Amino acid sequence: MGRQLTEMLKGTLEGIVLAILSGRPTYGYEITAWLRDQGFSDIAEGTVYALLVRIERRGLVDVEKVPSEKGPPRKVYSVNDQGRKYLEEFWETWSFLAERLERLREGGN
Amino acid sequence: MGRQLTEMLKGTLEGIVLAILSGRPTYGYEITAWLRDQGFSDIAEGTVYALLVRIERRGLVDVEKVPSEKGPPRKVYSVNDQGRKYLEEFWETWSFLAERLERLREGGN
DNA sequence: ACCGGTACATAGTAACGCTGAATAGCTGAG
DNA sequence: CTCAGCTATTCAGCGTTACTATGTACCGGT
Repeated sequence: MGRQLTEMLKGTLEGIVLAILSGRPTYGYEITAWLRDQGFSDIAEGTVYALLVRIERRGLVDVEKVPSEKGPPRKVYSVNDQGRKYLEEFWETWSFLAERLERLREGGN
Repeated sequence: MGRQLTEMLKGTLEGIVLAILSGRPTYGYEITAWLRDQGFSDIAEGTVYALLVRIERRGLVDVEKVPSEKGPPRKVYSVNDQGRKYLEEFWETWSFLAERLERLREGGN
């Protein structure tokens, strides 16, 4: 998709990752793979890891180091209470924006 | 709403403004007022003007200076062909993202 | 003369995602 | 054993975007 999607992801990618983690705890590499699977083909690896560091620093997730069968140990992230609260706010904000955009698309101005 | 909305607007505000303009040509001050009306209460004037300059520089809109009854002359913007094409892509990108987010919200992971 | 509403502009800042590269562990093919 | 290839994480530098804060300017009413 390109430039437009890149800009739209600012602010939403964070929510997307938190939503994934709220489903089940997982780690960066798998998140990246999942995103590519869903069609976010040009999301860079580095982007996801940077995001994970950020939400960890903000105290939205807990981390546990888990050895991997193949390759270096994984950092498995899970959403904590603060993260769940943040995610709830995210969905509210998203709904707010999505509603207004949908209204605009229907020519409601 | 705050920080989350600010980040989400990156990439969508441009589309919002183009969508407004595709409804009918108008000018910065009115766009700002309309946005505030729709609940985007903390969008700064400067943000809209900067955005308008940007999309003009990119050739997505045409501009016409129109004298105002009260105050300085208005710069009335209207979407041109290139802008319409860009707006179409915007809606596609938006749909792509909205679909995936909606799926995530339903716990589809 | 002054003030409030209309209207536009801009320099500086912070946040976020991308680019590109580096590091490191493990496994299987040759 | 060695090297390619997959797994897994990290980081510096960059471009784009919206916000803050401020400034300019025109007008009508008091």
